[in-house]
Amino acid sequence: MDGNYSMLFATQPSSSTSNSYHFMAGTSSHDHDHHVTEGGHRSMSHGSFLGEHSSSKDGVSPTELGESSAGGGASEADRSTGVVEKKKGGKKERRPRYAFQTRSQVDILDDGYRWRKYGQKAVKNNKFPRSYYRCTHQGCNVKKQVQRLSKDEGVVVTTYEGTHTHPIEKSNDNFEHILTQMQIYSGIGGSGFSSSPMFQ
DNA sequence: CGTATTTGACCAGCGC
DNA sequence: GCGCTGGTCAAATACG
Repeated sequence: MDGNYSMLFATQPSSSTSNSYHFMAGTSSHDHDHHVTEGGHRSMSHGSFLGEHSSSKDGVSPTELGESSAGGGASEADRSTGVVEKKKGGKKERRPRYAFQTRSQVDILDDGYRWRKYGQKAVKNNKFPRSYYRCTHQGCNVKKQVQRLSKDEGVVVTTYEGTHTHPIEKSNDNFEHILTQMQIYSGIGGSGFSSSPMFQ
């Protein structure tokens, strides 16, 4: 009903931590059901994943996580013979993670980048599955995952991993277009929100 | 025909 | 050591 959107917004310049979890916290406004307050204490009390996962688990290659592909389904040949490259040689590269908590009915928040869905897994404590997206760009290994709160289906958590190294493909030149999109997502036609590439 | 999405299988890390 | 969970890839499929 309310066309406003709640979204966490808070960037912490603390890049010293290995697992820099930049959490954004910024509420929209007069939301009585403060599910998502800037404090966000209760919002993440669900213990889903925003709070803090257990281990760093930087399984992905710190340098190039796109070409290594030494994660799960390595090629059969690799499996049989063995891995050729090695990851995580002791180097803990920081992978900034930006968590976006948005209030929208659609999980496809168009931020101007092209994302290719590469996986979907069901999350415990959540009846809704989590979608894994990856930026379709050579060299741009930015990942994004979208999860919906089982408690509030209207709340969608988008976690961005990595940083884009290329301009947006979309023609954001057309502000009107963006506005229209925002309107569509904002409440004129439904609820939602379009995040802008403020974090390049 | 090319691209994006779907779905199952697989692997690595962690807990017990 | 085994089992669980989360995360990713890869083949097949759907869609324009």
